[in-house]
Amino acid sequence: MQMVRRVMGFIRDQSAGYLANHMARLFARELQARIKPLGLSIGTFPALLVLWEGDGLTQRELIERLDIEQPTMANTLARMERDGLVVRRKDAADGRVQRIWLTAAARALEAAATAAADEVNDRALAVLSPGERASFVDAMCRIIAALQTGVPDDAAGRSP
Amino acid sequence: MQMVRRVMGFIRDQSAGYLANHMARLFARELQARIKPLGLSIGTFPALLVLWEGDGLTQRELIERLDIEQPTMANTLARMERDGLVVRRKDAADGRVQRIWLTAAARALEAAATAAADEVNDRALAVLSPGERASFVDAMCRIIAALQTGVPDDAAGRSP
DNA sequence: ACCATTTGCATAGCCAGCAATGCAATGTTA
DNA sequence: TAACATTGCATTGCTGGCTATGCAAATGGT
Repeated sequence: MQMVRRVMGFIRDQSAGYLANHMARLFARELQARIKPLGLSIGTFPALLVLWEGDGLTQRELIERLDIEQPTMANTLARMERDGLVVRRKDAADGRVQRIWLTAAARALEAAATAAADEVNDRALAVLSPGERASFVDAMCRIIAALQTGVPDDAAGRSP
Repeated sequence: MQMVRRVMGFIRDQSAGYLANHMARLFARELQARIKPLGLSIGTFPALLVLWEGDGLTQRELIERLDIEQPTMANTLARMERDGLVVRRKDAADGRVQRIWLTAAARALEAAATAAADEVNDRALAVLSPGERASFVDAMCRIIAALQTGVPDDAAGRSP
């Protein structure tokens, strides 16, 4: 029968949403510092992870794997093309789609970049025991799944 | 004796940093949907939480409490002033500092806004048991502390 | 065959975060 | 007290996230 509403004020330092934002910013700062020497920035990282597994994907396939909105991905790909990480080529069969191909330069960065990400994760998770790490990652996965589902068209004032 | 380096590739869906970023984006999407009807956006939220506890703070005091860089806060405060949430007044004793004061409009939003944030947190954490919730929040706090400490000037190539 | 719909991507414009820099007000020190 | 250092904030310019919108290519229904 827990007291959901506290009498006085919202406790910022115990709010999951606030902590999630803060933690994500710190992860980003840390990764950015480590991949900047490689000429990479954090926004390109998720796209590269997918493309290193296999390129020639369409923009739509990328955004489905990454849960990123389409204009964000279009913008990111434009920067990646500008920076010589990918090239976009028209699909022969469908005139609408642009298939994304890694450049040799991008392929060459895989080992160093993933090593940098491993280092950041290791540094962050070092404060947890191995068991805690597993349940922490599992909890994030479950929360992500929970926040992705539902809210088909609700939750934002349905009647004027 | 765990294998820290996997033989083939980086597993995105088990990377703490990737999951933290994804989770934070989902929290933000959800909160944004709920506070948009109030005329608020997520960037102002942390500042408001601090100011609702007591205003008249300087910009520097705000950024220390929130771990936000100074130009980000200056920009956020400019939007908040534009939107009638705060006013900035020069400190009498020190000609450099601007003290931040909430408007009546901003004060009036506290209950509705914190209720919205509570709803988001409750929805996200509903997939965890009470015990899991506590350890999850604790883990985030510990990781935040770990990523904040150290790295005084290191980790990004110390010699040219 | 035609028109409407759907699909894939690009663009515009905003918010939020950052580093780098500028500058005025205050402190400090020789 | 004059020169220097520090502090507090603003500005510039970038990345990265979003919504809203536009548009061309493909698809479907009739």
